Amino acid sequence: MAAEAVDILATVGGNDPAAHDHGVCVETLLNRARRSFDEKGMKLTSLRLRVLEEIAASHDAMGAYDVLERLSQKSGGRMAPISVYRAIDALQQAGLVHRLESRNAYFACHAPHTSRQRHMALVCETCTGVTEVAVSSLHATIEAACRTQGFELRSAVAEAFGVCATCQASPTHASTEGRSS
Amino acid sequence: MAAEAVDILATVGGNDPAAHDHGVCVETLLNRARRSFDEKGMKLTSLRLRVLEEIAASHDAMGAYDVLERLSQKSGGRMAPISVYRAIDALQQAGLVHRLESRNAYFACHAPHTSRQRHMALVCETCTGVTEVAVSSLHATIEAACRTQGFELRSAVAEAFGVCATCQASPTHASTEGRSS
DNA sequence: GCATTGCTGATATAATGTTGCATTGACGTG
DNA sequence: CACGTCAATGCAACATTATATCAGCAATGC
Repeated sequence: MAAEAVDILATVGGNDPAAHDHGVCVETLLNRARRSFDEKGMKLTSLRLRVLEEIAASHDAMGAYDVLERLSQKSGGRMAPISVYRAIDALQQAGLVHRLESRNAYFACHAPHTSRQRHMALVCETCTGVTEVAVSSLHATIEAACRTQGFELRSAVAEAFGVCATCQASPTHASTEGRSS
Repeated sequence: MAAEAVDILATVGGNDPAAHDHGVCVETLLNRARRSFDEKGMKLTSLRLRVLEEIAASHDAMGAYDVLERLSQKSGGRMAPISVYRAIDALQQAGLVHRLESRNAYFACHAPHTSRQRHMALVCETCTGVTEVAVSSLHATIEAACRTQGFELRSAVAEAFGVCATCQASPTHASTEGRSS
């Protein structure tokens, strides 16, 4: 069993409002955003900021059209989908947002990665919250498996589904945030 | 480094036509399909069989609408998308087809899994082929990471992107099969 | 000024997936 | 055979997710 080799490098998430100071959590993210965009020579424009705020406002994965709808409500007029997608692209490039492949949705990343190949998303099927963990041994395992096939690894994604600790404790604690589905 | 813990349980794939007898490979899959549907008390109907044949005809991941188009061409009339999706659902339940989450596409599984939690898809970005490997230590790693978060794991997916061994050897060997995108 | 570049707006369209309901067909039972 | 049942299918419309294209605008560098 390789269980002992697991090394949690970082972990953030859980959408129990009582469990963390969400204001601080979002503010920290925005600070990182300013720095990250600057370092990459990109601009944290108003649109990108607003999109990031929407996605960060929940610890769920959010569909692009959910973001669209919320922004449209706030600004009055109706935006075009492409605007949101472009903003999300930029946020992904800057490493602030990741795509949850299995849900066609996007979630905020609360801790920078050194490499995109070693994090895993834990998706709670009860509250729909997404927690991201970075596991060093995961990268090693994936890379070793690729090597046995002579496969040159460029990137990888891993997503897990189940029930988060909070929801196990109180099964009725379903989030009211997130996707409107 | 946990590399030594990797244990390849099964591996199938690579879409170099010269590398394997595709007729035999598909026939084996169909035999397994008959058995698998029977064991689960499900029926391998004509529609499901045709969908499986289309997906198995390539070692790529195929979009549902690609399957739809090919079946429609063969049968003359135009089918409804839902028919294909329902057939794919049944094939997934029977463990014969998996969904490639990052591509919204489906590929044939050429070796039965004991558990859905320990396989990984290797997606070649050159030939678009999908190889599936089962790695026992991957399951252990994922499970251990979940345990540290108190997360109750139900299922997980892992997908890797890069260049397969065949394409590294001959970079121009791009498949003509698969998605029409 | 003026060209370049990156960002945004606007319109249209493509690609992917689902809902609801009617119909068919296989199968067991009387 | 007649009937009830249930899974599978057909069909139409709809919903969701994503991209293509072109034009305008604003900051930057020359």
